[in-house]
Amino acid sequence: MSSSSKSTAAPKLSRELVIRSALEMIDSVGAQGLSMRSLGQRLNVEAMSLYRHVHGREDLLEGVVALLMTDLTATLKQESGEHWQPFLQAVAHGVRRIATEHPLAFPLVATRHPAAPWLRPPLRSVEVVNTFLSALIEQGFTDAQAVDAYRSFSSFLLGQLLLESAIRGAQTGPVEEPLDEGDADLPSRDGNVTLDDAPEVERLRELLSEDRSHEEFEVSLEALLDRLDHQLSQ
Amino acid sequence: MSSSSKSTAAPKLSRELVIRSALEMIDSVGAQGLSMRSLGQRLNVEAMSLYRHVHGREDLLEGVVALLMTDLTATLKQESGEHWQPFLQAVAHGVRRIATEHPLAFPLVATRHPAAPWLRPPLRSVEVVNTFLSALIEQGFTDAQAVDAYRSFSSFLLGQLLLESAIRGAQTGPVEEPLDEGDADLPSRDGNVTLDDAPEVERLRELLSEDRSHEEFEVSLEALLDRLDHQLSQ
DNA sequence: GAAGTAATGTTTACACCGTAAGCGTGGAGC
DNA sequence: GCTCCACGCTTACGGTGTAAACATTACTTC
Repeated sequence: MSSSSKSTAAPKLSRELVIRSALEMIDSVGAQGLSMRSLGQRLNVEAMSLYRHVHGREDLLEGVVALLMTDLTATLKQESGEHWQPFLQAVAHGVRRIATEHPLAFPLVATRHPAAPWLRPPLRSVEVVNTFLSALIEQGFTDAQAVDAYRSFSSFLLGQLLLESAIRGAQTGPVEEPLDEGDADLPSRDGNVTLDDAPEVERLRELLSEDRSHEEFEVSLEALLDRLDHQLSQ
Repeated sequence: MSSSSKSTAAPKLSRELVIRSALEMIDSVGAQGLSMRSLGQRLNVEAMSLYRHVHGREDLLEGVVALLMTDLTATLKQESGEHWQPFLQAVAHGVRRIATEHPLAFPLVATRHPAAPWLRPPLRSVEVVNTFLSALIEQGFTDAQAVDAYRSFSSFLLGQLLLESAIRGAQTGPVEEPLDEGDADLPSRDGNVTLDDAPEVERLRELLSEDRSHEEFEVSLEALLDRLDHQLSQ
């Protein structure tokens, strides 16, 4: 009986599988809840076995980020013939999809050091950036305008989506235990913020807690596109 | 001879000093390079001694963030009587100052989970947010408009400054050794990105490498203020 | 089929991390 | 002089990433 015919399955380790499992794990416990040992356990394997398929933890995380971006790369190329506005909308929604589907993993995409200093998160692969720039230049953007658009877009996506995934992630992910905090000892460790001397915040707390991420995103995106349009025609 | 009169100084440990030293350390080696033990060493003290003044690593980092924000709180209150546009500019420049002066520490301000779910980085203290909202409402913003402005501003600052500090931080901080990488083994670990099949990126590399953070920031800020102005008068 | 070889998982080990618990000591208040 | 306690130290435990040597399995080549 070959090992692959066991009913309880032993799906055969591979870089693909390792990275995919890592992503699942991050999705449920966050990136800092992922350790080589725990990932090994999930795959019924010793931690060191993973090193046959992955260069180390850093490489593993890099792989996860790459995995998250693969879909986008395809979509992007497909859409690159469109007029620049629908194209940029597709990019924006594509990245946002990643952020909302993987709120605990998105911080990786957003904050890991990119491979080259002229790449900016979250559009951090050479391939994606190349498609991005080509598409815009083909539509009449000058070099400088295209690069500017890349910058504005990066900053927009980063801010909007990092905030959004932080909120979504906090709802799902942390599993922080109550943290008894029995002692009244050192200062400034009150987990529950004091609303004294902050009447406006208290009054507007409900309004502040509303999740308007989606509308916000669309509105800001529209504003950004308008701004680019204006720059383009000036 | 009391210990405080030694020429080589033993500046007496305190929460203040511990946190301040932690910030210095982060400024030079990044938050990852800071460990309790190394911080202890810097202060000529065992790691465990730090726990007399700080609840643990998390609390320490929280303290560092708070320290970074103290100046801003003052500036902010001082400026809160101004018209909303100069006020918001002061806020923006205040936060940007933190980011540029502490590029390796800013990611903490930007990405740590805020104390309450309705606080958004990088404006993450109740006090700051209260001043922010009060100032705007006093100037004729409705509640909803003020909260919207808070959201837009957070997202703007987060995206712009996180990118900027990542770039600045990469120039100063990492000290990553060459990473010999002798073996031609596992796939996709080429630290130096391949520019094949990315002609546009290659052609625009120089343009992409330019650091236009400052202009970018000012322009985007202006655009955001215009947008708010427009919303306000509609 | 036998023998050699490459791939892949395991074991052991090391240096580092955060931190709980208990100990020692020196100086302040009486 | 005595007490007490704030503060720093020591020790210890369980966790981390990963280098290195080893075992095993599977596959090629005769």
